[in-house]
Amino acid sequence: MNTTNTSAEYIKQEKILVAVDCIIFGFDSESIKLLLFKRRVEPLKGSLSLIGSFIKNDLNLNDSAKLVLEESTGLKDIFLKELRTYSNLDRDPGNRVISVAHYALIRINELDIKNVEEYDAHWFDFNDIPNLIFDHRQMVDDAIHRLRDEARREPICFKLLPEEFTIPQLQSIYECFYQKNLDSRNFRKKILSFNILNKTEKKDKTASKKGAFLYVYDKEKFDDFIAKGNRFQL
Amino acid sequence: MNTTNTSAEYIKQEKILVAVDCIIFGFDSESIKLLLFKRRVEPLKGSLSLIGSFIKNDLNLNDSAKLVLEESTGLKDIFLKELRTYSNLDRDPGNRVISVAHYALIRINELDIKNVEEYDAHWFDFNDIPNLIFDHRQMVDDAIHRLRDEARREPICFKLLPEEFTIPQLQSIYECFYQKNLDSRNFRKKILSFNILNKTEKKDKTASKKGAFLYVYDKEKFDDFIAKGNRFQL
DNA sequence: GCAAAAGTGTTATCGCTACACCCATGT
DNA sequence: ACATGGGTGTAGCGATAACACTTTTGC
Repeated sequence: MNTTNTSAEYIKQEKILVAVDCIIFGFDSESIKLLLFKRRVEPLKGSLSLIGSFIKNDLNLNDSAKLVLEESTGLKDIFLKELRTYSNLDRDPGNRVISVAHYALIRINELDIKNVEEYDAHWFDFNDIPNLIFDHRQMVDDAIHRLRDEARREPICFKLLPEEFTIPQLQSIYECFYQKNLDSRNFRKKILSFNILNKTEKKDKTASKKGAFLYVYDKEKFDDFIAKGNRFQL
Repeated sequence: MNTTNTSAEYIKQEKILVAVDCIIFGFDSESIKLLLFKRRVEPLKGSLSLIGSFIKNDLNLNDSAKLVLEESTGLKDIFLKELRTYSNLDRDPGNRVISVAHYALIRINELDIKNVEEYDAHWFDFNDIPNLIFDHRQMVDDAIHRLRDEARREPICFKLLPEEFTIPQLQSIYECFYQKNLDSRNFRKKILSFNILNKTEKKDKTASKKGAFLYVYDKEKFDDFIAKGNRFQL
């Protein structure tokens, strides 16, 4: 920062409350879901909202968001990215609070159900979001938009699936995002052509009698793919 | 936000200094440039840095950044977007300050030179950035990366050119971003195929004896283009 | 008249789209 | 035996990439 402020003015600056809010996405083989929480403090106790917290004095924003996620889901090492800031003067009816929204992708199957209950958390279809407090609806809309965009050109959908997943499962995430059916031959051909998945010998039979082969995402192969000048694009 | 904090804890939260910093891009027909400022307050007086300021009590982050831009360049209605937050505990040697970086695209030809001098501002080639204070170098790198990405799929390069510009000028911006020469026949064909430019009868003769026709970006046509399901991709 | 940039078309290749049937298995 | 989802190949089309020469004009 470089400014017309003198050093003396440094201390005159008004300090502000800073919070993080997390938009948590999951996928349950039917649809993209969002984890929302029943608020247990006033104001607006009982309303639905994103999970969040004021930032800690000894943590940066990303780590603060990570902490929120760990507490509310019981999960570590979650895919987490900053979305954007929300800083309108009237966004919180009480104090002036600016919030930095983060979005997270979790594997629903790894979610600790005890934590979720303790926090009064519930999954909602991302196409059917209920009313939320403050500007949380805006955050959700922005996050969905961002995610849809990012899924097209970054290999992030794997973060929503178990380590081992089938091609049809993967396809169905993309079908959710794009809201249209994809041709399974073309989809399979495309994703496999990138050479970033390892096929296992195992099959998943939860979705069909025949069973579908399980694959694992290989980050090394992906880095190779990019290093060769290719672009991930679905 | 929704948290384990009780209402009582609301007021116990530590408040924080919040700033905005601006990465200002320009294009001078040779190269992408960055506007950097000689710092006039301690600490690190005399060092180069981005322009920034603490946020105003009565403005949100975006408006605070806009104000910084107006003051330092004399320009209004600048293309301005949030990049991301920077919140490491040790990023400012004095107080704890979090900064929200914004990037801006301006038309160098519209820049008010008086303002620039008053602020001790200088243009630097984006491939040859000098040392900057704090984490400003990181901000610059992140902004360049973002801009390169965004230029590929959003029609933002026009914000770096005069209202009326030539196809070769436009091409040369992309050549800067991608660091490689493009085939002029293919480039022209592609950009014109989008049907988002209006050709004028005027010619620009600053770059050649023959002169090149001037074009104007047409936002309506672009919206049309998108509405028809197309994607801008260069 | 020459140097320097603007402007223009065609061909070959590659990638994408569209499309239909057999396979494996649990019930 | 049948219902259900998994898995495979090809042909046509459209988009991209590679390529060289003519035009205009200031000097």
